[in-house]
Amino acid sequence: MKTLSIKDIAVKAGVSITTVSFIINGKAKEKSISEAVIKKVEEIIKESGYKPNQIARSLRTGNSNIIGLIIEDISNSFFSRIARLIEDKAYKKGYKIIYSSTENDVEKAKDLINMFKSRKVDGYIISPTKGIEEDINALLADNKPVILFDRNLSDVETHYVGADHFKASYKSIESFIKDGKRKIALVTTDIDVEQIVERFDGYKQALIDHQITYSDELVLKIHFNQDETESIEEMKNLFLSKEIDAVLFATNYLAISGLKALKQLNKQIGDDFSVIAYDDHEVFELHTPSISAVQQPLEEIAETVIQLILNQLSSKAKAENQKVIIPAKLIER
Amino acid sequence: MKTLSIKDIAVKAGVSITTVSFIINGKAKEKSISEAVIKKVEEIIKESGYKPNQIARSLRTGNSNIIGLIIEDISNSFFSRIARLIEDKAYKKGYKIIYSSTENDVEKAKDLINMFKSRKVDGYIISPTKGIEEDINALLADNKPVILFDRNLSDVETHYVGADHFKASYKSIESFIKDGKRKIALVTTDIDVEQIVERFDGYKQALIDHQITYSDELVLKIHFNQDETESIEEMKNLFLSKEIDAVLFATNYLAISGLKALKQLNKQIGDDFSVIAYDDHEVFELHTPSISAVQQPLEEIAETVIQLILNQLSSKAKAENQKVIIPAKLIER
DNA sequence: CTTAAAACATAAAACGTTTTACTAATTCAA
DNA sequence: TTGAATTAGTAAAACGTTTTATGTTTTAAG
Repeated sequence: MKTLSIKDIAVKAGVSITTVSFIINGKAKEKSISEAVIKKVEEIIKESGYKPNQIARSLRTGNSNIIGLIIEDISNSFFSRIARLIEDKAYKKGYKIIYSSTENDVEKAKDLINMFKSRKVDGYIISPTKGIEEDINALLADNKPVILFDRNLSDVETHYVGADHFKASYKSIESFIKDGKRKIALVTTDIDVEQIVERFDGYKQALIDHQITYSDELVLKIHFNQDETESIEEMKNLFLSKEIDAVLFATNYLAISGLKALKQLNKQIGDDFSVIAYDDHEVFELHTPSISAVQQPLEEIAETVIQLILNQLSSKAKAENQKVIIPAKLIER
Repeated sequence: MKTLSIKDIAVKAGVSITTVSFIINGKAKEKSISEAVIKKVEEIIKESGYKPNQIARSLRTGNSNIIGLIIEDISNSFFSRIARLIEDKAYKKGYKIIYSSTENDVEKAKDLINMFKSRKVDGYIISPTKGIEEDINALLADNKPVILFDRNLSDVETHYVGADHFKASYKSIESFIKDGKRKIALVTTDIDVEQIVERFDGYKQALIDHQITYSDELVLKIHFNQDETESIEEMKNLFLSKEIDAVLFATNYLAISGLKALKQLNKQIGDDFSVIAYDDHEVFELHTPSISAVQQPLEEIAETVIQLILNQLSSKAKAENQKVIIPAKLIER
């Protein structure tokens, strides 16, 4: 059964293709098509189940009603939750989302941008890797809306939505200090992206502001994409070698590995050893004892992102670039 | 800066559009284009950064090199992990994946299928909801490859890949019984999909085979999409009202809610109260005490799914429908 | 009646490819 | 020297829409 085209509808209705097209696109009134014809055509469309070929439509109009979402890793719960929220909200406005993971691989990221570009997506939502500044700038030059989220790219002039990583990190450390901790470690990753750097800076600044000397030895940078068992070993070393009394994990997956390490060491979390994780996760709530975490306002981030991109899409005019920084919450457990 | 078209390349190279197209598509040899021309055109393409417009390509050829993946909920870790694996494997074969969540909403599922259809995706990977049998059959009639996974649809004749839910559930209950448990509860959902039914059947059969009378009162069916706090209350009731000594949770998110309920009740998991969760999750490994779980072989499922769909895509011939049932593993912790 | 304006409708170009069918030039065997 | 076969390349149709420019018919005013 061949799929129907607009032509079939036109023939069946005894009108021209143009007329059918106008009706489909709600321009019937404007183009003064008679009520009778409108009714007839609509009926035929309904009963035949005709659906316009979006590919042809895209080819002609140059847009697609699709927004491309590029994230680091869909299997990370922070991203999958955000993705779900964004998808939801976009869907309600008639936009579809297609998403794909970069795995923090610059080449793959570029590939994805190209793929989205050649599929003519209308706009881009990206949690960027370093190294794709040029590609993003090319999109902007091409007048495509781009919203960055989670991490900013300083060489790119566009909208950005993210949590206040510096402050969240700073506050976490401060809360340790209030509890009398002094040997505070940071476990972070070695990927050079802004939000990770900010978390590091927050850590450092909080120490300095409270007259605690910063020491490189208390900071463990885990290789991105490194095997988890290896990461766990490195953390065990850190936890054993120094008399650490608190540790901030800069991402949720690092915190999870850290908890595994502690479990293997049989080291209890409690009064003399505190932990805070960055990005909340079900694990932390259920853990015994439960684990404090920095909670990013996912809902709010998603909402803002969607808002910004829809604005861009509806108004041709290029709005002022906005950098929206949303406070994160420290959930003390 | 207008984006380049094949015509621009043709003009720049002083050859026809046809020639450029042949070269792009690797048909240069076959169509006897001279080495010199090939080299020249390739050079121009490279230095100009020309990328073919996939929309136009799709319109002409009727396919897209895109596989549509339809799942229940991308924020569920089972699905997001599977999605990541499938994406990965497809990517290596030159296929892109676009995915979207149905949220178990029949209308949304149909919508998605339509969207994918009008975007001319080459094949479909679907974890289906009941109620979309017709739509899937329409795809099949249209000669599109469809692979179902996680849950089968008995009214649809196509490939299926999933874990052996019946047996996994059966074994879980058996392991309880071996440990001397007799009052064994099941917490499941009320959505009527095959894999949930199988888990229920496995539970029931195991009881019967071991001369334990089945009782409706020990089975709690949680409303899908119901607020978590309410689910937790219902579970608390169950746990309090009967002298239950073991419970199997039919999905990982139910298990997580269940753990929260237990925590609120201050009920310890241990010798006199055992728990098994269906679908593993980081929470279970880290929980104190750690929680046994049925682990579906994600990697294997993803691999099989991709294998099947790629086979379908490359060979025009319709292969015999395969139902691949992969054993699941009970991780005893 | 005439005719300008309004109402209704359409033909055809364009979007950027792939592919079929064709032409022109060269080679080669007899 | 012919003409068949091979080599090298191209024109134009087709994919299914949207949209511009244009053409008819009807209405209403004078």
